[in-house]
Amino acid sequence: MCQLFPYAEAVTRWLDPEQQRAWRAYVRMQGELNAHLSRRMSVDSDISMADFAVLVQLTDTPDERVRVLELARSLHWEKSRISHHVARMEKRGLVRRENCSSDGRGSFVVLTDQGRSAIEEAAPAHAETVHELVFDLLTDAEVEALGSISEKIFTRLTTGECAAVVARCDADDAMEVVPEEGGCPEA
Amino acid sequence: MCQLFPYAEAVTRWLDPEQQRAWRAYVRMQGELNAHLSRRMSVDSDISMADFAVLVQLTDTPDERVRVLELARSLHWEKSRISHHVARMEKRGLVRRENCSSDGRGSFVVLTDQGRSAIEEAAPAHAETVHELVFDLLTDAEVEALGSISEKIFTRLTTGECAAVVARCDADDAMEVVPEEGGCPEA
DNA sequence: TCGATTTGGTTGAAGCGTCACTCACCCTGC
DNA sequence: GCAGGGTGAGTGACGCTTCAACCAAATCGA
Repeated sequence: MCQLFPYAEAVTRWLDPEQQRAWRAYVRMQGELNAHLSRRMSVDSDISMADFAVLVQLTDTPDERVRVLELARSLHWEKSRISHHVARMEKRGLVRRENCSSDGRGSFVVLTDQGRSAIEEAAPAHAETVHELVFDLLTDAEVEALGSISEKIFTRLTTGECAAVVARCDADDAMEVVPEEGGCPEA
Repeated sequence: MCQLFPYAEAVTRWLDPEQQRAWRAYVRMQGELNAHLSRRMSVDSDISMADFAVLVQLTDTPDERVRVLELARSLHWEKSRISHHVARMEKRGLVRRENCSSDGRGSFVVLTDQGRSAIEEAAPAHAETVHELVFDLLTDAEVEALGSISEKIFTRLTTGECAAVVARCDADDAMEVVPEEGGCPEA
């Protein structure tokens, strides 16, 4: 019923040359950019991109404390990842756990002074890095294009049948929150 | 000489609102897209994105064998990563190592039959996924924009002082080779 | 009210990536 | 020749991520 070529999908939709070019460029760029951002972050400060993401969430909250699951949802992380990561950050003194009085199962992640000074030290350098590696190179039109392309794809990935594919904490309200990277943490 | 605020860099260049929007969108999209691609790849076939990348390199070579360091360079991976990864792939029968007769230090990674059928099975589904998640959503102009934006950033990252920051195998001729992802592995 | 299910969160094991180190081999100058 | 340095490759340890299993508190249904 299905020989080796062609495959089950009667006809395979390969990428055409322009798509190939764009896709290869994107894949390489994205890998490289991630590597550079992580490297710069851990050179300039003493935290990782993941630490930074968690700390941003905390500093964005008025009383600098967030429920674990809420953290998972806004970062689009699995809850076990949050749990492990917070455990490691706690060991390094960047955050602290606290029980939730209104829900016996729940717990809060709370920013410590050390955590606050860590992100205050890291954020400006990170913003500068993002400028150097990305925005200094792009025209206004390209920035706009990057944003709208990314939004299109992101929306596709987080709505409809796609959303269910990934076993993360169902990121219900995802589009709302998530200030995430690159933002000035306060002020 | 340097108070806590402002930092050493006299004035921090934060991102302006449009940049913020674009950057957050990009970061979220990229994370989500990676997750979905990996997931789909390991659901549809029995290999990971990393396996796929290695196998593509091998199938792109006439005699389906590549020197380890060459593999590292074209994938922009650290050589220890290649070494570990090839060891795991070898354990699963996807590739095989062979000594290099002309250089006693060197060794080849060779595609096995099992490896070839693994990528032949995976490639069409992967191409289809890339269409579904990316290209079906974009106009021709956006595809072009994605490509040129990515190329600009990638070039920035792999030339000049930036290139040295990352401790990969100095990807000298990087821009040449690297057929990488999404390509139809043969034919 | 009591059992069943859902929800918030943790844990342990296993795969992956990086770092620092090592080893073997090659090449050059002397 | 051979000492020194460079290069191709592997290794072990450690941190990160995922997966599956688990636990306890909360909620739902009858």
